[in-house]
Amino acid sequence: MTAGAGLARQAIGASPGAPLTLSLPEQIAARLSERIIAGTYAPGRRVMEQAVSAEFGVSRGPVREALRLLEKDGLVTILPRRGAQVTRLSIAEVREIFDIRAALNGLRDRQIAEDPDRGRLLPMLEDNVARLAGLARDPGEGDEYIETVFELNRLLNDATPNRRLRAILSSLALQTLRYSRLGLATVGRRQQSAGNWQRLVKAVREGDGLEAQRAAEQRVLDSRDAAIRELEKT
Amino acid sequence: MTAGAGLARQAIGASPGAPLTLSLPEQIAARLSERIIAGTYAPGRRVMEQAVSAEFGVSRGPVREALRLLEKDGLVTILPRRGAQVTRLSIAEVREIFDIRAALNGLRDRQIAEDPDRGRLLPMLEDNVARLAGLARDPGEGDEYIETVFELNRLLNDATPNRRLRAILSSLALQTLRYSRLGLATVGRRQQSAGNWQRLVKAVREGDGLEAQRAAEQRVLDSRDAAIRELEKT
DNA sequence: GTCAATAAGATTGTTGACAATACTACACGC
DNA sequence: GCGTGTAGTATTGTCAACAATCTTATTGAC
Repeated sequence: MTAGAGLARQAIGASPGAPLTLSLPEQIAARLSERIIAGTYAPGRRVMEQAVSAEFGVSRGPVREALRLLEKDGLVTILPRRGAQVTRLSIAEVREIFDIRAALNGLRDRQIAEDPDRGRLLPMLEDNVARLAGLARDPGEGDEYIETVFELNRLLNDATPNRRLRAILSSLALQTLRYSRLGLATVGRRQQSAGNWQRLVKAVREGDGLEAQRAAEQRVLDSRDAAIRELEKT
Repeated sequence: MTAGAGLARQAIGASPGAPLTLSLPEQIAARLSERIIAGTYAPGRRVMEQAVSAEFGVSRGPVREALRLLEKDGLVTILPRRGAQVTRLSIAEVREIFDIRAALNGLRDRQIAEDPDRGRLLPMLEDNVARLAGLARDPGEGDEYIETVFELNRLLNDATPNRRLRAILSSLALQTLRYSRLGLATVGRRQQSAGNWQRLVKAVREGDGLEAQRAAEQRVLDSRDAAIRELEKT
């Protein structure tokens, strides 16, 4: 109702060769993914084509395609003849995704640590890691700690020459975002996280690829264990 | 022309909850993927909606969806307003995919080696690896060596409890299938490959997760280097 | 001869209607 | 009371036509 018809063709910029405007399905997917990530659409909630198409004032075709895009990112699950629903992950599935992220983050950060021109990246990494240490002690600052962690991940992702790795990692990180947040609720956990980041950036600075890989894996695995501990509380 | 209308709803069986019949888009995607994998559709070839829809006797809707499915597996690349074409990978992209495969195969095989009930799997692995050694010496046997390697990968994939890992690995393996084959053309390379497999299965037998991981990574990286050597010849 | 503007054709994007299937509530028999 | 069959409704799947955009061939100017 509130959104109404007429989604503007706004430019955000993406991969090369692609046009600067988001296609209609991409715009719809973007709007829906905001709600899923924010939790407005809770896991398990059905997302029905007609309702979405009515809200945005488009036909069901683009909506179908938008839902397929969200499925590709794991945000919704589509069952034949039963439509889409916001993905609900079991604890085992959360663990699986974190395990994959650990392996791939290890690859990403090892390659970055072994990159001769990582010099330009380092100051920004060190900047954010320094901020992290301060924020870890004070959980009251709301999302600032988490925002900084995201910024670090964004920096490292953008520094990865392997585009496909970047795409997979972004998708997996999105799927577990909610759970990463869940695991960063306590001061102790934040200090552990900050320590892992320090270890990682130190390895990058020194060009120690293997140590960077180990640090990255440990960081994600700690994140995994913290998230699962929270999930098992309920 | 030869295919004609009326795709039968044949059952192949897939994930739980899903119906036993393949949906129309899935059937179309399956038919197209055969051709792409077999090379009938060469990299770079455009796959136009109208042509496909005419051949299979369906409207363009299901065809569009089939192409999105193939895009998800990396078999075609879709450019906005320009349609789909069979994915053409640069050497750098081939390297990227192999690097990801190495990391994830390492994860897969480490977890398998550390699995207490890997006993039932071992005889089948050892069987195939033994066959590999004999086949490596005789490149004239056509695809039998490669078939055995695929069987080994299938066994390991099916043994992985991590479903998402399985899905990602299957997709990436499919994308590089053509190049893996390319790298297995010589006797020397096959012997190297067979040696890597022996090392891997030995580690699985002994329950040495780290060694299994290292062997798996080495196996894929050797495969990568062989493929790239072939690609750079031209 | 080369380049740019333009027009014709080809192709993808979107729409609304119809078909097929799945879900829900209710009645009926045991 | 409980399970089963059935009708009605809701929802997804497919289709054919129309709109928007891109590609290609042609023409003209320099």
